[in-house]
Amino acid sequence: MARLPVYLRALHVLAERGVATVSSEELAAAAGVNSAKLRKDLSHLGSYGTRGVGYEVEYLVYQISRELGLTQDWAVAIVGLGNLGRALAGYGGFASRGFRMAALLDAQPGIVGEVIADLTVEHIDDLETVIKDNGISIAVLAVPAAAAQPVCDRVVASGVTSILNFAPVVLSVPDGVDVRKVDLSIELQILAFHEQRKAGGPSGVEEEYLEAVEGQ
Amino acid sequence: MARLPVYLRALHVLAERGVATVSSEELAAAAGVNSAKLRKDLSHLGSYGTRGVGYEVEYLVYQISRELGLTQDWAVAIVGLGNLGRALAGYGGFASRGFRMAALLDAQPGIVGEVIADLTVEHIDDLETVIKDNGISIAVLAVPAAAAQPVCDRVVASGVTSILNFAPVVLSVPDGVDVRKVDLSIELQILAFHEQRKAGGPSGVEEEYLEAVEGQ
DNA sequence: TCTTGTGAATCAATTCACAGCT
DNA sequence: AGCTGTGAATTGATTCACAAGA
Repeated sequence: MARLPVYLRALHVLAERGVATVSSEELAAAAGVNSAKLRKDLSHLGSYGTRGVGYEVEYLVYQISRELGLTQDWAVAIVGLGNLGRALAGYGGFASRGFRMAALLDAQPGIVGEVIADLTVEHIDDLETVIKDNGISIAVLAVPAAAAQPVCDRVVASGVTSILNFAPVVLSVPDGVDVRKVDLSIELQILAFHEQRKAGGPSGVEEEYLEAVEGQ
Repeated sequence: MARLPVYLRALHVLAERGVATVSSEELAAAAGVNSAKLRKDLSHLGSYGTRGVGYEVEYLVYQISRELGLTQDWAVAIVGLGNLGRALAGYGGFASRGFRMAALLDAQPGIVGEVIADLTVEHIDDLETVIKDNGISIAVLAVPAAAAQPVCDRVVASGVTSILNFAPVVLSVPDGVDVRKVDLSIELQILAFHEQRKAGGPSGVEEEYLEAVEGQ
């Protein structure tokens, strides 16, 4: 379930504050969801609460971490070290529990060999070897749109089965490979849509299109 | 609808290739969705297809753009110019149709005054003035977790009603303000979850927790 | 008494399947 | 003949509301 990481974060905050026990109501508020939904989500992992009391924070942190697979260590590679790739390599959240930045790959001669966040950027020609040697199972693609599908094919052929894609392309992958997509301009477009709604919606007249076409 | 931007992107690709007309089946495949879903989504904006033929690419691009509010110009501010903020400022997709990077804001003396992507970074103390003077309606928050809620409150008080949040925090905002969240470590955690599923799921034994607790 | 865990009810999204138009 | 637009059917997610347990 895609909400477990949000609960986990809220629980970490509570744990840091020294809170030992939390009710579904409180945790739901912290995570920004309905309390019935939260209870249903948690009950799906097993019965880890105590009626009349709530959930023990530490224990729940462990159970959710285990469910998410964060009690083991995942080796991650970033492919593409432009602005975005660099930001990702330096991003603290990645290095946090459960993930290990294991390799950086790029195609540009000027970038290969550079040291970023304690790792030397390797040439993408060596992609297959690097992925196998480092036991990498998750690849982050921060490459240009045109390169995304070919690079994707290569990482999949090398054994990667989970991909986080920042390129604005719909990747096609074989069954059994998971792709998650983060598309910054799509996020902005969705905001623009809501923004426009607030302002009264599209004007809805045909002339506008004709004008726009004329104007070219 | 959150899928319109994806259709729009696919249509732009088709338009560049000189394709004049497309069927729901083809467009759905390009966007990675079911064709009935695509038709329902599009019919929701009006009746822009021709039975027996398909959709006219150019016309559909225009209609979706209008629906999304991309026929007008949105002024965007980025708050926080660490690694991620810089990557966003330089990201081409933002500057594309419909969006104008209008201001950059940060709190650190070393960063304020720097020129990034043709804009001078301004001090966050001037946030209210900068937002009002530039008519900014969308703010991108790339600040540390602890700063996110206070900054959010200030941009909202200044009139911003759409926020793209990269900080790992659940923001609370008044009704009428839209927040979209991009959380890189949550994306990785979701991938780890699926990755673990493929590997056989969590081992499900109590001892593991006890060991983990002992080990501290 | 307080809070979980969960059947039942509701609400929304997806898919099917085909009538109707070109 | 081919493809859209859309009722109807299905599937899934969310919420309600309360019985059962601490």
